[in-house]
Amino acid sequence: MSRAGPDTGSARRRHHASIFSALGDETRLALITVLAAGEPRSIAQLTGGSRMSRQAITKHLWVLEDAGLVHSEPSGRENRFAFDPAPVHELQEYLTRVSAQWDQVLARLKALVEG
Amino acid sequence: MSRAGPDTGSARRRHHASIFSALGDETRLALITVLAAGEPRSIAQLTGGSRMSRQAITKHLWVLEDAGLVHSEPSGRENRFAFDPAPVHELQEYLTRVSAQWDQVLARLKALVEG
DNA sequence: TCCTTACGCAACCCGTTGGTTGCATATCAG
DNA sequence: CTGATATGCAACCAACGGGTTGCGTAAGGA
Repeated sequence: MSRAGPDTGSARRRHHASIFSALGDETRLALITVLAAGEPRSIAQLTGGSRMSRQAITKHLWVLEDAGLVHSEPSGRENRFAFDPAPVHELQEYLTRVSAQWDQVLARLKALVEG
Repeated sequence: MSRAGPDTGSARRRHHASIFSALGDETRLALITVLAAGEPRSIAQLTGGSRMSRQAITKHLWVLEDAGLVHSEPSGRENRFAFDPAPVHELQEYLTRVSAQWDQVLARLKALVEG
């Protein structure tokens, strides 16, 4: 699960697809929603209220962390996770760009039809 | 691959997660980019230039169609696929809402610290 | 110190996915 | 009509993903 290297190139290129697929899971989407709405939370806290095992939640958090949507701050014996908004803004911009392209296409077609 | 029912509830609720995961694949992301930037294209057209088999591309297009990001218009012996912008706007709004929540959190924390 | 809590690691299970190939069918061109 | 083109369908396969369980260990509290 890529728990390996310290991610040397800290400002490495992040693929949009990986961020999308990180959000493409109901559980992770719920986790993001919780973390974006509240303060940093420990794994145990995030597991409570879920019917899933702690390990399952932990794996999801790692996926979110690998996607850069979240970061962890170890504190004593617990590990608190906090939301990281940068990739979200990036996605927002990407989606804006895509729909803008589509608007241009529509405009071209309209101009073509109206001759 | 859910090629079954005529999707009775045509305006059915679509989960964000499914749209995200539809975009969470490099190939599908590329297809969306092409379709959002140009006119509707047939499967053969979309397959040309790719090293993948036609069937692979076809399956990806069906996934995109199930997610509502694309729709197909059969025309003669070919099947043209066109971009569908609605879900993209929906995602945009969702991301905006999430980051807005986070901004509120930051504001609360700031107020708390500055007492 | 002793017990409990919060983790990380590893192995394992099984359904889903991404991809391929082969074949049948409908449409278009000559 | 005949051949080529554009698809759809089905079977099959390897790899990945989401989940679970068991175990070892570090940090806190009584």
